[in-house]
Amino acid sequence: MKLVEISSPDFDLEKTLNSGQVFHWEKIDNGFLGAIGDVPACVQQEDHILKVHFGETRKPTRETRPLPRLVTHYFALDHPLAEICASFPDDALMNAARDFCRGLRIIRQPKWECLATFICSSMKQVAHIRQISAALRTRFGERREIGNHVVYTFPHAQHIAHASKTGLRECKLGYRAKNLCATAQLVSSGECNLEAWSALSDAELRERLCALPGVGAKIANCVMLFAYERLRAFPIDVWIERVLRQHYLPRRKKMTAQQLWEFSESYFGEHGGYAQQYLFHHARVAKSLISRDSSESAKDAVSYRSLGHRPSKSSSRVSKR
DNA sequence: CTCCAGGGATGAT
DNA sequence: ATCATCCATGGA
Repeated sequence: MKLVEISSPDFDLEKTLNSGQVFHWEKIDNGFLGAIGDVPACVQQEDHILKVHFGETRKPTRETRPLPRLVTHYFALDHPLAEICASFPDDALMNAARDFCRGLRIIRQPKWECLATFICSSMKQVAHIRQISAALRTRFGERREIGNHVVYTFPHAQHIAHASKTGLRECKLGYRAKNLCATAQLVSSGECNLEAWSALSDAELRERLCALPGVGAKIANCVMLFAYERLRAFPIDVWIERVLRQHYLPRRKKMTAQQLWEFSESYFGEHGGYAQQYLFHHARVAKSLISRDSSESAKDAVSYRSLGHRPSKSSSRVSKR
């Protein structure tokens, strides 16, 4: 078992793994047990040092990077976090979220693993998504040993594409089984080349993702943010929608989902996805600080009009966005 | 436009 | 212990 130690200033492992962007890491005593792609790993953080124990990889492995590079890349330790946080808008809630989420990074997940997991996430809460992820891994993934623990890699698209319906159903997927299977077939057949999509513009990538079964606007934005490094992508789930409507736009009760998204795109800027993740984690974990009663937060709200914005007239064309 | 699907965790009573 | 609520997509 190999051990890698990496300096990780400005990084909070626990917040990063528990902020709803990744669902397979399990807490064990001092660290987290899981896998980076196909490589089993146990990660613990002591102050500014990240200690990663690696289990056996099966040979030949698809992973070619040196192990320290693999860790740095996966946890995005190269993201300029200070600059990213400095680019957030300056308002009371954003500042509170930035302080609360210090060290939280948007990690770089394998594309298929991320896409498949978020297809399974629709209409589910974090605890459920974790169960589904674990079930898919133990049933269809490959078993790996690490120390005296066992982890399972995420099943490749080909494996899911050929899985039986009952097998998938037993993973608690419900109606999502059909979508996951259909998307797995598109991916494994080569009809949809997730790696090649890296070259697409944000708009084109979003369009391609939304064309996949089980992928709508929210999930497409999650995959863009967590697997394609599109740090501007701004997923709007119920938590973020509540934050937007209650805190940022309390006077504009009639805004459509499309208008909320357009506001967020312009207001939160080039690292909007990071801002979203900070607001999301802050809202979920420190929810007592956020009033459920919209009237109380009105004084802190940002005026949409002050940004020089008008509701878009061209917003009537696309349904999946 | 509305309604519905499937289901375990979570929180309220 | 029972009950309501949470959740995003797509099809009727």
